[in-house]
Amino acid sequence: MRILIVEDEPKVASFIKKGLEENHYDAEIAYDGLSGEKLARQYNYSLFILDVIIPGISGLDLCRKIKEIYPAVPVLMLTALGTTDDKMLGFDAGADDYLVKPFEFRELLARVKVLLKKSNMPVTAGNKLFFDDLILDMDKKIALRSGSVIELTAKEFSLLEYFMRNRGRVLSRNDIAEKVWDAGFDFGTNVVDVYVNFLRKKIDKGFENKLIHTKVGFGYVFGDF
Amino acid sequence: MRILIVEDEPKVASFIKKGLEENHYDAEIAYDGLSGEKLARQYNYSLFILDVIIPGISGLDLCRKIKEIYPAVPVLMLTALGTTDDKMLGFDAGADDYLVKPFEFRELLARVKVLLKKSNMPVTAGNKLFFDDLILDMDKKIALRSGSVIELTAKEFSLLEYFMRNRGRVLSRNDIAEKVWDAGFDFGTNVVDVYVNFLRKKIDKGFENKLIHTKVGFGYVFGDF
DNA sequence: GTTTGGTATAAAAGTTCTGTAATCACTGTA
DNA sequence: TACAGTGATTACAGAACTTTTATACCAAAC
Repeated sequence: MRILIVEDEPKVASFIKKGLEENHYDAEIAYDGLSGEKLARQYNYSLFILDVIIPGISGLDLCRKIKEIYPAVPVLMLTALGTTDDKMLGFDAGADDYLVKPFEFRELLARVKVLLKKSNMPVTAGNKLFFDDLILDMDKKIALRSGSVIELTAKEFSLLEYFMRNRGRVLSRNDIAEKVWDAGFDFGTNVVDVYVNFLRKKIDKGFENKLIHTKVGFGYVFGDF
Repeated sequence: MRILIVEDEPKVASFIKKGLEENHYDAEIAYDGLSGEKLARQYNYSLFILDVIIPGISGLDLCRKIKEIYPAVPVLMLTALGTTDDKMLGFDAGADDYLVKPFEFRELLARVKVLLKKSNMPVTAGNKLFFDDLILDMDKKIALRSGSVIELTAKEFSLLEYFMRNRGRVLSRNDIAEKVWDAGFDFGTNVVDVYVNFLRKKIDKGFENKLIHTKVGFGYVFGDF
């Protein structure tokens, strides 16, 4: 169970982290909104604990962004502001629970447990593959890069799925043809190249860090460099 | 959305009931633990709001009993006692959220909404499925779009039900054929397409926002766009 | 400067989807 | 048992979209 804490006061942050770790959760800290967002996009957390007032983007905006990417992952908002209006803003942003500082750790823990229990139960299997800011949504059959939707055809989709499931490995045209097309694929065609080209246009074009790389003489690799 | 309120102070109880009804929930009141339990066993509620201190069995015990019968139905505890110890007891009893009196109604409403959203992704109230301005009435076996009645045949009805219970997911013709027709469906036919077409004519024709969408090469999705 | 491996694009071939119409199956009524 | 009425299924033509093929172009390596 991996939990991300976004909180700028180091004391509070490490107090929560320690407490959670004592209860056998993996906790990580981000001290501002931007690095929080980056971490959120990079790893699969089971829960987010967000302070409302943090440097960079606000906790509320961060909450909204997180809910866009992972609607099923619970978010607990944390703040010194205890008026009902503040709470309403939190819930409007999609938060699942709201805790006012100062709080006792065991109440936080109790709420964390409840939130995790629920998100584990449901049928809504988060059927998604992640890599960096790219998400492949197996339910909706779309990809998302940095939050924007990318429509894919059936072949493009299954090619990207194969890439993402074999990240970091160089895949020969043969490997790809066998898995995405058919075993015993009639060679003497360049469908694979053409489709890699289609995919690049859709998921890499216009982005700084390319995800599909060519290994001349070998094939293609999906991943960072 | 049927909600049971177990609360012995008539003023508070009807204050909550009224507020919920204004927000289109069906709310019922039980004034003590025993009748609360009886009602809980008798009907299918989507949410329980329990005061901790009620005549008969205590709110905590009632919560435990409810969680035994319906582990997936959320419980919101309500009480005048605001110490962390009290809250811990509530969570130990299986409560999903805890609100301290006095509270503002809109905070209660926000928490109710969050709890319901999580537990019943397919928003089901009583015997109805809702989506946007479309209602599928499981008792009357009819649909309503923007208030006007739509008659459906048995197959159309079960197809629409399957769609509404799987909103947002792309469903392949195979998925649909297996669930709405039979497992091990004889393929080489286009019944699914034809029925999707029938449904579209009945529920989407003439409306701005279509609810059934085609994902070429994958299947169909029900939902907004 | 030729060769090799890869990229890009457009046109051809092939699938999948829509919408209608015809056929088949069932139910209740006379 | 025949008949009408309704619902369920099949068949098919035309449209929309996807996949494949073919080919020209480019860049680095020999």
